[in-house]
Amino acid sequence: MFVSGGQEQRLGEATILHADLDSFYASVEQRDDPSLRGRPVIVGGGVVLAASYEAKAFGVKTAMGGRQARQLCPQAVVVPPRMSAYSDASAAVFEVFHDTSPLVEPLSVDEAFLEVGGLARVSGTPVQIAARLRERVRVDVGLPITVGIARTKFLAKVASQEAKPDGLLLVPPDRELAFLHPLPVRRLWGVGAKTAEKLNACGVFTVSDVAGLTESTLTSIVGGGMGRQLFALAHNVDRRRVVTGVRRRSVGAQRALGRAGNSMSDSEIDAVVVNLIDKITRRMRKADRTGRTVVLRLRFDDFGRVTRSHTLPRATAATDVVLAAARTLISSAKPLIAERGLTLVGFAVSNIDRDGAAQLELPFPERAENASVDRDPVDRNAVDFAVDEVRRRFGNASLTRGVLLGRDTGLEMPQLPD
DNA sequence: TCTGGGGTCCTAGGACCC
DNA sequence: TCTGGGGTCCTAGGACCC
Repeated sequence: MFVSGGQEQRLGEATILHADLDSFYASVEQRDDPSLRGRPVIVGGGVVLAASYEAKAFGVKTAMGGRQARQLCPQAVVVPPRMSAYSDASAAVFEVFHDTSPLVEPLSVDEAFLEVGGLARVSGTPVQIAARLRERVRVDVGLPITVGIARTKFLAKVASQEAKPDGLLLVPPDRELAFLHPLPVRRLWGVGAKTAEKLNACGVFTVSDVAGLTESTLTSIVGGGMGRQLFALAHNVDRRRVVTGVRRRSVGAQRALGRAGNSMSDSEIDAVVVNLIDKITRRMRKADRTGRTVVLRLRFDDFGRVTRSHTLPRATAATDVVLAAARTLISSAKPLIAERGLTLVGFAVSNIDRDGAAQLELPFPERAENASVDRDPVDRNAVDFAVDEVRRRFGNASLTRGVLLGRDTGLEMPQLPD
């Protein structure tokens, strides 16, 4: 693909796949219970976690209140969620993804980007690869999946939205603007209800309308960061690559308490806190992650929300350390809870794997002593700092293995000279 | 409409340091 | 009395996504 004008400039080819399972939870339910097939299915009780396409036809939507959903579609079968079945199904689908391409970027349990450029010789064109992927997910896992194919992540994602359910859609590089411009602003990444409202109020309804604005006009409507992002997307600029190995940035858990939360005693609330922190730190240890910042999330009777956070001196996954921070946070929020009524409590641990201090212990068996390097807080990579510091102090004579914060760094450290 | 349970990213002010 | 610039960290809130 070349543009005219003398110089040969590659436009790029459509090699990014966005694969997205259709009504994921509801599809798993229909797969596992044949009597649900072809019928409207709602997963979840209080709110709709997922609705089958038969239910969506009645106006049922994800995140809708359960009561409203039942009014719209009284004949729907409502089933409780079976999270472990969904995570098994997700794992099976991701196996197919990883079989399809070495470059898989997960977005959530039910969607991912796949880069399939460079697989032409082995696997064929992107459309052929996508068709085979859909077939394998259907046959091997038993679930419908939609795939969008385009030159950029954004276009691939929009393509899969347009192709749902159970579809396949390619956006050819020379048709991108024709595809993009008629779309409503809501389709732009990052535009939700609030931002769409702001844009609509300024007479901006489609991507084409957005593209007609200057960047500074856009920025004055939606703010700096968002303005630049929307300007780029509306002009079809999206340079993000498909990347693997993206680390989780926080681990959290929450519990909705309903009206019962209002009348809970301190010790009942504490039991919930202990439970949540235990769940979180267990998951962190299993994933071999530590975190430094403990965040408390509260929701009140009026559905107002607040967060409170505390950052620890060291990253940890120890239940007692995180729990102590959690208890401090919640006791500082007691007046708020008493005043506004508690309906949800949650915690998250963020600042994952970011140690706040470099504390390097070096064993020197020949001298029967340890050298210790300490700095708190550290504002760059703790290991790098520690290595530099040890080099500065002890020179670069010979190397041994260093341990940082009780964990083997796997790095060679300078050894104390004789 | 009366609301689950995960997450991500951005912004903005104040503290603090050089 | 007047008065810089740059950078990071922490905290809180908001919007958005699936």
